[in-house]
Amino acid sequence: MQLTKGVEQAICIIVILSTQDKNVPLSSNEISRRLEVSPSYLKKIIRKLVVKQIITSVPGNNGGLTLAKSVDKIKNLEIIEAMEGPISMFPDTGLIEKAFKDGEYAEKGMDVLRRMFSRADQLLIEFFSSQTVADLLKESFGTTDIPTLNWNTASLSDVLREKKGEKK
Amino acid sequence: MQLTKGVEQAICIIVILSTQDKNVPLSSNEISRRLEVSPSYLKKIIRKLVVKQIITSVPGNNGGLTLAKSVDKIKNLEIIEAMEGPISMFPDTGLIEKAFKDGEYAEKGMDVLRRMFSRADQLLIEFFSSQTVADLLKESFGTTDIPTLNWNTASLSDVLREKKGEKK
DNA sequence: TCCATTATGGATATGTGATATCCACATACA
DNA sequence: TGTATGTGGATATCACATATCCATAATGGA
Repeated sequence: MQLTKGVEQAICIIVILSTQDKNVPLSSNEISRRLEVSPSYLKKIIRKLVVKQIITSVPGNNGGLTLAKSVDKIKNLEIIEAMEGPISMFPDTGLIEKAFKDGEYAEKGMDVLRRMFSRADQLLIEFFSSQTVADLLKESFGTTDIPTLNWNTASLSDVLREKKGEKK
Repeated sequence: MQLTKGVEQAICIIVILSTQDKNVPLSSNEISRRLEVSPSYLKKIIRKLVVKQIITSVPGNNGGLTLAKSVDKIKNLEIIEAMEGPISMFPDTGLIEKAFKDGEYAEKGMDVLRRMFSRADQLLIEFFSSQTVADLLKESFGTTDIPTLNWNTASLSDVLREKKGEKK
């Protein structure tokens, strides 16, 4: 019972974008370099987040990605469901119905397990929707404003400022 | 984020055994017939439950399976962990560390996600350990004493009684 | 208009783990 | 001794996550 790697990857993408100047899109290739994941694969992850309007994409020259909303508006549940669909713990194959094939218990038997697990689903939904990405950052770093300087490579915005001859 | 089918299968096995006379072992082949799962596969599922001392197995002629304890002593968490190991939602690949490769945030960054998800794990552990198989049966059927008669085939105990010339 | 850069989305390969089956063997009882 | 059973290892199959590539469209700048 594990979340997919995709959830971890998605969160990392969002955390990286959270350090990015909103006016300067970051290319998915740059993110792929930082996370050491292949560009083509990363784009697939990103598309799921774009569809759910968690991040915004602009194609073309000087295009790229920005967060569609601030980190305190992005619920952790959103990210999980963007990657995996609705939370549903129970792999309902109808096996329990075979156990109660005949007799008065047949119809009720179908609900035994579903009921318990949908309650567990609800528990997780409440838990993950009560927190945002901002909460994660704040709890770990004491701030949601992580300077771009800490990245291992110069940020795209730095590069662009330099191209334009601006100083930081 | 789903439990494996094995959990569903394990619960069905336990529910079937709960209707069985404790003194008359039920063969895994009979369970496999009822659930329409191959005998050899079902034995593998069963072995996991035997190792965790949830069910008891007796080899040899007239051997078979019985519950190692009553259904009100079998926590649902036990079953899940017997099949899947300890509950752990987060597929920790260390990706977040690549995002925070350098700088003061590197060490703290490692904990961002782990902390949240271990709290989610704890939530599930508490939920599933607060319930037993008896609770499931009681909630759905109003009783934990489901008569063997409702099975689609005659139970092994009936067959054995007949062999011995006993009447029900 | 042309070029470079970027996202889009389909096709496809790879890998991993769940699912499933079979077989040789040990055990128990009649 | 024979039959019925569980044990445990080897292995096959399948689903799905993971990963890559390629053709295409979109965008901005020269």
